[in-house]
Amino acid sequence: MSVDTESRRRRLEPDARRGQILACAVRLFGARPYADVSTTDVAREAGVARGLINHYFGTKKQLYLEVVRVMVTVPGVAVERLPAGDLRTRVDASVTWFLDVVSRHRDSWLAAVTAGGMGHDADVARVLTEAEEVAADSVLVAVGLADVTVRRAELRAMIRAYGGLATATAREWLQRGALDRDQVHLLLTATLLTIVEQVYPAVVGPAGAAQAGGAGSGRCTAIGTVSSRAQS
Amino acid sequence: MSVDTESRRRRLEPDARRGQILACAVRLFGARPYADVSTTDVAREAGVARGLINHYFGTKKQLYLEVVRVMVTVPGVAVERLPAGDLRTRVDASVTWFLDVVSRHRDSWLAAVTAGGMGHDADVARVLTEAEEVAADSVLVAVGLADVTVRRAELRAMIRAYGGLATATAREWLQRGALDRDQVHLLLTATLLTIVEQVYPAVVGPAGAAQAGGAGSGRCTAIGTVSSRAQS
DNA sequence: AGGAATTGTTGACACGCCGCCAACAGGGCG
DNA sequence: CGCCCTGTTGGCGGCGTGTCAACAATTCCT
Repeated sequence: MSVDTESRRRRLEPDARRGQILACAVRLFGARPYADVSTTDVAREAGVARGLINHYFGTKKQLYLEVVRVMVTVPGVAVERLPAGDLRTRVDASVTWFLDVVSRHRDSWLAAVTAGGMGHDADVARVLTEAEEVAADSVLVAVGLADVTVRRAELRAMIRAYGGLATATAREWLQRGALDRDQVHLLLTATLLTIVEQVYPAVVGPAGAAQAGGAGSGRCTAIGTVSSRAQS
Repeated sequence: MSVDTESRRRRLEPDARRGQILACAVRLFGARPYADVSTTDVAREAGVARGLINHYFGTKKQLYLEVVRVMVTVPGVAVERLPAGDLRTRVDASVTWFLDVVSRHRDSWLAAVTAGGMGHDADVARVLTEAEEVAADSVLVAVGLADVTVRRAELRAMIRAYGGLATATAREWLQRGALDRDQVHLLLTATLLTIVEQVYPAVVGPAGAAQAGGAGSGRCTAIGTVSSRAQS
């Protein structure tokens, strides 16, 4: 355990060093609350002078922002090839995919969703919101409603809200163990079907037409359409 | 704006002083993230020496704990008298009640749910969990499933998860304005009905019996029963 | 190869915040 | 009035954070 097992002062390329520090920060912030992690801790973990953290990330809060961004971005690898079938089939596949991803990245995912953010910081909220947006889009293409334009804003809002249910339900499974995977699957499938088959049509239907129906009062016949779009 | 508009050093009873400081802390922590609020700020806001905060609350984190407790407790005033009718009627009334409460305490409620907690602190998580528990119980009695014992743990878990949906949906309404009240009402009513009428029966049904069905394999006939229990 | 230029990296300084504690003073009691 | 009880204060020591000039590991040039 001599001092210079690795030369005590090695020069790395900016990206490499930045990435190394960020990785350590992710580990620490994922295990302890914001205020309990000092930049000194991060520096020690990375075997680096504390000042270097400020050099690369500016302030502690900016570092935390990067950490949150990484945490919420990792799980969203990409929407795998999704089967073409009727709505029920696609919803089922989507939920299965979600549960796979969530259980695979279990630890980091739990850390991410639990890290709602140190109180409510505007920037953190922005990052989280963007992540929700991406997640909602994934669900839309997976279910085959990506090209719907009728009440798109409301539809997306409902899907975002559904994301809240998915998160809470998955936590009941992975964190509490109060539900098993099959039960979670059943719950998420049934509720998503309800939203898409009942709630959304009702919103776009007669009630919606009386409120602001301008672009089109067409029924939601597009629900059966499977989007051929892939995700970046 | 003279210094001694109020005698600069007034003696209050412990409860009064504690309450005053706590109120100021709630206001400040409700407006800015944890790390951005110093005990000095709270002290200045309360017109009090900083040391007094430590005297009453011990540490800054303990003060924050109290703040979170207040925030999540305020909205849960009590479950009003709920009408006895069929399931759909009671669900409808419950959702209406929820939306009333949420829109009434709008600001404090938003602050509370957004304040997920500074990262993930164990104690903060405990307070939040207890609040979820209480909320879930409220829903159970309101819907008339308070006395169900069959798969009680799973049922409660599903209701807790539904709380995540309710929160997210209400935020889409109050914070984003992406949904209006009627749409939120529709969504929450339909999903809760789905969970109670479809998901829960399916869980307690044949699939459940094969897993651990011991106490009773009886169907969910208790769903129609209205609980006569009131809440504290 | 040797020296200069480049730039990743360090250590220390100043400032602010937090927890603690001895001293101070408001208000009731004999 | 003077005493005691206790709410309240102010300052001390320690720690965490942001900044900056100096340092040294590589690279490039001659």
